[in-house]
Amino acid sequence: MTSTPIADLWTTLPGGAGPRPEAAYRLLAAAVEAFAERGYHATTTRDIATAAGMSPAALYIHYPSKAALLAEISRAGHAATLELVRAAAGAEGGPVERMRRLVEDFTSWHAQGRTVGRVVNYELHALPAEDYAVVAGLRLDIEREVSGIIADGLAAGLFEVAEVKTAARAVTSLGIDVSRWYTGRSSESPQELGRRYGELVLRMLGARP
Amino acid sequence: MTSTPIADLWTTLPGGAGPRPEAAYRLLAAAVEAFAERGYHATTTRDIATAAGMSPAALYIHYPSKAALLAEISRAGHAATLELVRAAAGAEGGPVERMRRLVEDFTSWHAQGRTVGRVVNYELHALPAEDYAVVAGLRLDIEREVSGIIADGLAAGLFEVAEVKTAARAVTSLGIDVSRWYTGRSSESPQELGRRYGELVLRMLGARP
DNA sequence: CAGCATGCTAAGCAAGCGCTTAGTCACTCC
DNA sequence: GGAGTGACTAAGCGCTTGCTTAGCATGCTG
Repeated sequence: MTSTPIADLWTTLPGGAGPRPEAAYRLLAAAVEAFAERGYHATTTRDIATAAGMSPAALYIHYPSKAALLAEISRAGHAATLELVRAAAGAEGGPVERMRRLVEDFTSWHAQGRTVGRVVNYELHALPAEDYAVVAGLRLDIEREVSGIIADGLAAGLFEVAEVKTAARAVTSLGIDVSRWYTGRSSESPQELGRRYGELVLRMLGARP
Repeated sequence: MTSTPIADLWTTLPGGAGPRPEAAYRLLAAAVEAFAERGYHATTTRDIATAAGMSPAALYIHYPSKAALLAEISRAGHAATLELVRAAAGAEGGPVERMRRLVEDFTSWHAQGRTVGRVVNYELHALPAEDYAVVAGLRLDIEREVSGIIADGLAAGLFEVAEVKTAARAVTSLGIDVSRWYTGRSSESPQELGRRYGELVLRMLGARP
């Protein structure tokens, strides 16, 4: 795993512009937990501020609105996921090895970071239009990386699928949905689940052993 | 498709207790659309009543609360899905044929009824506790039917998977997630998507041709 | 025909919402 | 030491929320 660990996701400002103030970090972390558990609209600014140990008004010193908090979470979450996907797609090795690593990392990421994953994947509709546009671009990039590996594998005669787009959709779909159903109480560790999903996906793609 | 067509999902009362009054039907249909598009908490009772062509107060003549509307949608949606799954699992033919039909029907159902599917799968947390318990039971039943076919296939030496539970989770997961990403503008029809997913899943399960 | 149930609307209530305002405190700088 | 600054709070504003109340037509029943 060369990608950003989940715990470090919010500690630095976008673009590597130094560390994030601790109070802003606490607000972001509290917002992730609350949005994941209750959903964006069911979460109040008082919930977030209280969980971060502040009065409601203090939130607005660090973020201009509740929606800005969601946008920052969504942007950082998607950027980290894209980074993880690019690391796997650009690694050494053939399409089979790269796809295995992608599915393993993508799956265990969505299991381990299921709270972030829920916000990132299921609260998109609550984003302001311009923030949504940015995130939609990142999602498209992710889908393209997956399609790229499948196309490579097809060209090399290592995969066998009727349609690249549907196959790529199925691969990302399996990983994303993990953040819906996975709980810490699940019997499998994120890594073990990733390994199993890697096996299933490679067979789904008709990978030659 | 022997299961309840989506258009008929709300026209009769639970337990076949006669037809549902037309006004109550209109409220349910409006609630499904609104919950699917904006989410439960972002939808107001005024939204629903207005879309159904009534004043806000009229809603409470037919349903005791906004949550009762969600519960009815969720219950009926899950019951119909279970019916569909049972029809496939109990059909004639071997595990391969039954699994193919299950995935085809399950997938095209979640594509065609994507609005219902979104409410049913992504608004569970908003259900009152007792309604949630009922629905959780139905979801368990669905998972069990899928696991049953996989176990049958394993016993007959027709499938090859390391773990039944993970494989079953992957099968239902693929279908459920369709309601998240599928749009009417998608290039594939629900039936065509079902066929493609059927192929992918059978290969994922290591089905012998 | 009176009496009453049914299905609805207009008006509005109490509570909670996102966000603002005014002011306090600790700290830095000259 | 006085002025300025940044992080924060107490209080609350305007608005919207889920839901209630009171009343009004309509149509059925004896």
